[in-house]
Amino acid sequence: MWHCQAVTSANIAGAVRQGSLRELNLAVVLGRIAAADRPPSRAAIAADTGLTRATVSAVVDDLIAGRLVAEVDPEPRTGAGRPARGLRLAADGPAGLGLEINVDYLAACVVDLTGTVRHHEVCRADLRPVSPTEALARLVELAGRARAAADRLGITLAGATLAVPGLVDAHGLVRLAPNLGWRDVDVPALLAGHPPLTGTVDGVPALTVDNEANLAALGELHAVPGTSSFLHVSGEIGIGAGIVLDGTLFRGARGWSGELGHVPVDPAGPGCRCGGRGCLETYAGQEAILGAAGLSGADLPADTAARRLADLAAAGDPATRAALRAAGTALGVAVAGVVNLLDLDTVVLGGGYATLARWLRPPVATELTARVLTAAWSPVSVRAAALGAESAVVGGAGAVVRQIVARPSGWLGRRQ
Amino acid sequence: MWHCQAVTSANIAGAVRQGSLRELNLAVVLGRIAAADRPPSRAAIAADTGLTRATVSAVVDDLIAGRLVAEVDPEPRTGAGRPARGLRLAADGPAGLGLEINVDYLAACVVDLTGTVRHHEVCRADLRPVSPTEALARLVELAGRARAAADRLGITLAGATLAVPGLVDAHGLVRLAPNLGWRDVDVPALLAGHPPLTGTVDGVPALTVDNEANLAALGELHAVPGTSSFLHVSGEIGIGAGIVLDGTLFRGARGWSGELGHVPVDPAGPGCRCGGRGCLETYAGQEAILGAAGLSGADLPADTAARRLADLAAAGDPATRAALRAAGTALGVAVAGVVNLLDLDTVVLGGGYATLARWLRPPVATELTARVLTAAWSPVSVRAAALGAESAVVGGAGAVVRQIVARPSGWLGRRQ
DNA sequence: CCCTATTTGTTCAGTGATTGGATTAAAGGG
DNA sequence: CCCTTTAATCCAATCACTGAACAAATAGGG
Repeated sequence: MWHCQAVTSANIAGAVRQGSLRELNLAVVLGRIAAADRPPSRAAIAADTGLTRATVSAVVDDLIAGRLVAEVDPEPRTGAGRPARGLRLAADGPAGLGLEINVDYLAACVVDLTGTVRHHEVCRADLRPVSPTEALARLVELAGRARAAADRLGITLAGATLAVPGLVDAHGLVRLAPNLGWRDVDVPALLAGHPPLTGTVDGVPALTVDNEANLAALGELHAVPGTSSFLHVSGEIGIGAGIVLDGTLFRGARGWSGELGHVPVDPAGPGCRCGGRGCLETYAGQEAILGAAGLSGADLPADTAARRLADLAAAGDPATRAALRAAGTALGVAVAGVVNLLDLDTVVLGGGYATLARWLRPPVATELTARVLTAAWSPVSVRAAALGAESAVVGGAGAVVRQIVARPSGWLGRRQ
Repeated sequence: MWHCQAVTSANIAGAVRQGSLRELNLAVVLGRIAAADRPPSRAAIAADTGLTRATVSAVVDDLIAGRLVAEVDPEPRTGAGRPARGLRLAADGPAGLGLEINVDYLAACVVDLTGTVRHHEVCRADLRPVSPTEALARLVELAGRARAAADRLGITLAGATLAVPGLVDAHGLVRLAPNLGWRDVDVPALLAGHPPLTGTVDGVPALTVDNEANLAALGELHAVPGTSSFLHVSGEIGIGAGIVLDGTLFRGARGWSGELGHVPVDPAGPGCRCGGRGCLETYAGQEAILGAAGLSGADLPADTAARRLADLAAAGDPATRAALRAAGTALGVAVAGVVNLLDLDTVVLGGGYATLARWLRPPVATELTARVLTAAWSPVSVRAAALGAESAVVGGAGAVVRQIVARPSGWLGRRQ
């Protein structure tokens, strides 16, 4: 967990001022506490990091004063010596608010510093016929209830992340969300007037908007310790991918990476709405699978569609099984290219694919074994997303708290 | 957005000791001097970085004492005030030795801190029938001459990088170099006994072995300022790719990224030696192009093959032109997938493709325009490699000096 | 020609954070 | 009960940056 241990200093290429020293060590020590599987002692952190025990004590004092870290009773331990006081992330410290707008549901959740989901609410509704303004109004309601829940739990929300199924630019403008029918929707502007989600708090925007597939990948990274590099494939109506490398989400030059749906699978294949031919989406997108299975699912909500297919496949429907096998093969071909190019060792099937993983996994794995160069001496593992459809909300909320863990000085210096 | 952007720091997860402050500021100041287009003054650096002039002066003194930076006469400047003394990278400081073993040549070059190539030697010979031991023996000769040249020029070699057309692991073991016929060749072990290329100097290995496509991409990054994110496609017998993002080479989870040649282009296409079907290599690899052009080029040295094709195409040979158009289309299809996935804005045609760029560029650009989602509002540029076939050697030598610029403390603390 | 404004680079006391050693705290073992 | 062991803290010393004052070098104006 908490692989995002990169030290994000205030000024990347900028100068390293005197205070940066403490700033960096706060991050280092907090990072160790977060990464440890059992509450470490100050002495253990000192031995681990190479810092002096004196320094670690001073740093930890700051962290405790800022409610980021709490002391726990010493573990029963064998051997002589004064027992250590364990350190762990505080459960009553800052928490993150995750929000999601998708085609057929709205969701909100609160995740605390330890990564625990403290509140979770999903509101099913077909959002396609609804205007962005109306959708965001409903979202604000959900966010209000989440905030009330956080108040009752005695935790403070430090920020919020909104997951959207589309291309988002650096300012929170949703350039294009085809399946929602959104185009150039300026979310921050539409939310002006809803204080908790507006403006900046100590220089950090109160709400960040991000692509759903990216956040889902972060959620998986968070939820499954051990894998720090993987490709998270999110199969909905479109097919998005989140690429995580060494615990860092890879966003591309302009932040629009992950368009796996339009990787060509067969240059002579059927035309795609993107203008190309034979894109993966025309083989393994939701509509393609539904069509091949003999269902005309244009009017089905996305989540329902995946479940319907899973039910039919489980019942042994041959057309559905064939459709899933074909989709899995196409997916495997496309993913094999990515794995060859990026040298990944794990592929996670998420979104709607998580529901269908039982039938998609075999053909995907077959193609990977056949096509990946390094598969012979280091096989590629394929698994379903652990969080399933909740990856994106939880990942968004988790991103907020992980940001704090990565740069605690921002939170500590907040109310000077 | 931009939550988890990686940060380049000397010690990512490590503790920040007291000396790290100076260590980091040495890197910051030297980085500014290296990045500036005209020699900046101490005062300009201070204003730029936010450091005090006093601090910058102290740091610069260290850099000058370590022969990394030199003062130059002030530029003729208008306006009042004491004239500034300009700072630039020292040309007589440490330099990098680049070495390359390829199918039909050996090469060595010396690049100084400023990025200038101070020595360059290419030795053409078909290396396929030669044993690894013999090939490395010849390489040592070349390296010796390069070292002698460096001595004459009064510069010290700080390290060496060897470019190899194959998969290399972290210890310099060449796992597989199919076109050389190498398999599990332990380069450092075979070079034991040749002092300048053996062992470690101050903890840094004297020789690093890396993939040719990776180093070529680094060379291009170095040579063409302005593009910091691109895909460098290196077309030889195999097709390798170097991915550069924000000025950083992307190596993949285990360092074996870039196998573009086995990205599937048509799942029903001809079988490939990798075991898959319809890999890019079977359409745009050198042998495929030669075959389509009606040449049986199995015995042609790689470089010669590209030149022969270029000559025939220039002469108007229709079969060759059609072959190149088909290869370019396949290349465009594969690259479009990569660009969609990683959100890149520049594609560089390198290696043998550099020679053929005039004919490959149009079909590649056509496919990209048709298939890349974001092409409509931000076109992808396609260009030939600036360094052509020398990218890899120069890139390897450049990697050595850039390593010093990125972490000058290693060089400064070398002979304490 | 001299004087002033202006910009550059250096010197020096001051401060913040880490260091290393000594000290106190809290157990277990003989 | 004393000694050993490990944990955490205290304190003087050190290192690097800060801020301000100062010296150096030049252009421009009277």
